[in-house]
Amino acid sequence: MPKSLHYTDTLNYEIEQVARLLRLISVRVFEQLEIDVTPDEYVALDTILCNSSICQRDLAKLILKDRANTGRILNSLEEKGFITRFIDTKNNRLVKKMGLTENGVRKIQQINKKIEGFINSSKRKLTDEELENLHCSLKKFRCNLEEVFEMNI
Amino acid sequence: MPKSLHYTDTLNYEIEQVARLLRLISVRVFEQLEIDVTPDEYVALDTILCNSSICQRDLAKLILKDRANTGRILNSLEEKGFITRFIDTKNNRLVKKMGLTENGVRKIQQINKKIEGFINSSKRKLTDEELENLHCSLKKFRCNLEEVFEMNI
DNA sequence: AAAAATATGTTGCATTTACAACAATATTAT
DNA sequence: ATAATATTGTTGTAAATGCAACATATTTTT
Repeated sequence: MPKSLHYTDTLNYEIEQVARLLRLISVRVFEQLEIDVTPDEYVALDTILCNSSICQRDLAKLILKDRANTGRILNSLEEKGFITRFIDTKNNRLVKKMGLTENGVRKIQQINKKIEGFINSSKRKLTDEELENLHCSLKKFRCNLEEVFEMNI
Repeated sequence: MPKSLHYTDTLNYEIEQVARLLRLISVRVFEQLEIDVTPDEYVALDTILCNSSICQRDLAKLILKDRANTGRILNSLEEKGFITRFIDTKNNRLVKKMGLTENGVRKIQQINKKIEGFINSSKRKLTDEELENLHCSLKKFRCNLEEVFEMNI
């Protein structure tokens, strides 16, 4: 097994580049399919869907944005009518929580249907087993990183 | 095998999040170790090192930035004295090429030494075989994406 | 009870980034 | 030859982003 001497041969490089490609492609796919939310907004919507009564800060942790940007994403989703926000308490503290509107739920389903083809085609070259292992290894890798990294959120 | 219903359970999500973490951590590590180039500049330096007499556009393709930002990264590296730039030709066209200065070469070696510990510790939870498979699968995945995606560079 | 610390969300800002437009030059088509 | 197209690099710009600072409110410490 040859030792990687250059950054372009490293795992970190490959992860970075795949992610950058994914991001660029996502933006384009969302535009071409005329999806009127950004990929980030979609992620937020979907994360709210499967984490009901979550507050902004906890959402920020899940979507790995800081509090400021999470707030701004939610502003946009609220303006577009896909979520509503309300004050609630968590550990006796006032927090802002949010819920999907009917339009929001419909929007997620609509997007899921629209991007299904793209998601599947992007996995063409990998077997189910490879995909499973890839996913699993990435989780371990992330777990490792999170131990080193104190999130400022 | 359960079908992923939510974005936060998907491979794409995991890749995005790992990459975001890596980027955030890289910036901090570079600051803490008092490395006076940015992670992106380091990537450019290292890529120039193993691709001598490359022109800006080809470098841009390798580091997956657009031409504009590649030019700006090179401006910074030139100001800092780690590279020199010169006009050359490629296919009878005038192009800007670049080479590392002695300081640039020393800087790469210095950085490699400084970040070695971090790189190794980030892989603690994975076996060599897992790392190998992870790297290999990501390459396939990227290959797939690049077929769908026409780079505007 | 007062002070310090913590949690949560917002605002401001400097940096990064991707894209579009442009300039200059070379190649290809007509 | 002339026009159209392609290649390469730079400049301008709007959007995204991460961080620091701030405002509030609550908890913990003294």
